[in-house]
Amino acid sequence: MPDDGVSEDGAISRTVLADQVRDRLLEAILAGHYPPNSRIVETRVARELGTSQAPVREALRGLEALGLVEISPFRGARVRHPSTSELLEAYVVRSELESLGARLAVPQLTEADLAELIELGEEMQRAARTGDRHAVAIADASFHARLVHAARNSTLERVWRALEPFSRTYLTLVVPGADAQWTADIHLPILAALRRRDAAMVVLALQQHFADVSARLGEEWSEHEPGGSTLPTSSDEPALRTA
Amino acid sequence: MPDDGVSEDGAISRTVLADQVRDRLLEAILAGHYPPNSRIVETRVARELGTSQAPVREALRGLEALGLVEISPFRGARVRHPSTSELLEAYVVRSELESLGARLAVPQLTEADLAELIELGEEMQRAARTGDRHAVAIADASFHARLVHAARNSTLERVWRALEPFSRTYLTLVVPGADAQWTADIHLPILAALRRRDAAMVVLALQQHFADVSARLGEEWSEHEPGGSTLPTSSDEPALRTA
DNA sequence: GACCGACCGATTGTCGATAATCGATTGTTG
DNA sequence: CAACAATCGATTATCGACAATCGGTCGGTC
Repeated sequence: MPDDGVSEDGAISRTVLADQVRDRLLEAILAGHYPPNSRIVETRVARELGTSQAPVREALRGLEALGLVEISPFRGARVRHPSTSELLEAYVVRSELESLGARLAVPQLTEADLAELIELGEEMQRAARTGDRHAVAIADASFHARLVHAARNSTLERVWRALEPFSRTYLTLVVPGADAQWTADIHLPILAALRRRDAAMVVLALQQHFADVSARLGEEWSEHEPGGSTLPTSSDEPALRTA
Repeated sequence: MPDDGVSEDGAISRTVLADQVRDRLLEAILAGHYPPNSRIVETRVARELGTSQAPVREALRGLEALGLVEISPFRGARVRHPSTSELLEAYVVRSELESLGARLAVPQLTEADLAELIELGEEMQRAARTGDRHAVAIADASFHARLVHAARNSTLERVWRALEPFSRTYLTLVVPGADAQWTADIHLPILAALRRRDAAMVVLALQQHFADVSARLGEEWSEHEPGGSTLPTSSDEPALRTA
């Protein structure tokens, strides 16, 4: 989940204007108010939000770090419009990072960790049955975040966090057709493997999960954007094992 | 290599004060002028460099993105002082990312790519023989960067870039004892595997490489910082294989 | 003497204004 | 008519000043 201003220990600060502006812009981009490839003019946003240029500027740098906008000197910020192939690229990397996370996490998984993961899985199922896609997406994100967190590798978590909003944000935009139940169900094998504390199986299940999503993305892609060159076909070689 | 302001197409821009400040600060941190855990005061730096507060502020955000400083609201920036265990964590992640890079790169490696990698390896050897540790470090960084670049996955490259200066910077500070020849030699198996275009062997060689470096780090660690709890013992289980 | 709340200096966050740069347009020249 | 230079509006980058906030200190209270 993107930073809510509520850090892990529960302390709140959130009086920093730049962060509020960042969240507003993020919402706006997500809501499609700023279409892909459109410019975001610092001074205009500042006027609209009733602030000065400085917080907007800083907010945009934050969004750049999240990969949502692209900034070039003296030319301003544009909403990034990642191609589907770029999303697939990102997914390959995310898959790898979460696999590493799983390998590190499983051997040291506490009962509490496991319970929380299972609970999130069940929440996904409940939300799916009521057709609440938004709730499914939230639980989905929390599930993966929780898994990575359980690896207890702060660097991994940092890197993964930098990648996750990017892929998640655009996935929901690009793959609106993915129905809730499908999303929830593809997590079941992962949960089953987690229950057994079988790291290798968790990794396999994860990679299958990402392969499924990538395949779904790939369908959209071949329909709308024909003629790409080198796409990493992670679904052809699902395990990508190292030895 | 960290961005020189010279983008890939050779065009230069570099009239952005904030970037210059960022590089100055980076050098200063590297040179130990700002010791770990020390504060960096925006207004003071601004005075010293003869600029305003704004570019310094932006520079610090850039350094935060690189993981070199830590910023908290209203409390300013501190030079991060990653523990050795944190460096080991980072190395686990880096190893995984570069392994992925190798898997993606090898099947599509051009002759030019290969030649460049070999040349960098030889340059490392030349520099090692003359004992020029700085040159070895540069060639080392270029070699890994080149390898990741050859994967032609912009997301991977972005993530890796965000991780690399962090580990490299502090490695040179923490492991000054590593002699040049050793550094150069541990790349030979990687090069040999690359020549054969054997992806699996490249991955193994890479993981051996990172395991070696981690082991070296681990020695330092056990000497200076006893009593850590859960450290990812990547040297005990060098391959971290998935199945 | 320990705890608690009001000040204080130092520093960050924000503001409004100005300088620098970009892209396009216009006018000029061969 | 094509290529090029000068100019212009729009926007970013930087500046200097001000307000908000932090950590610590000092005095007061029980």
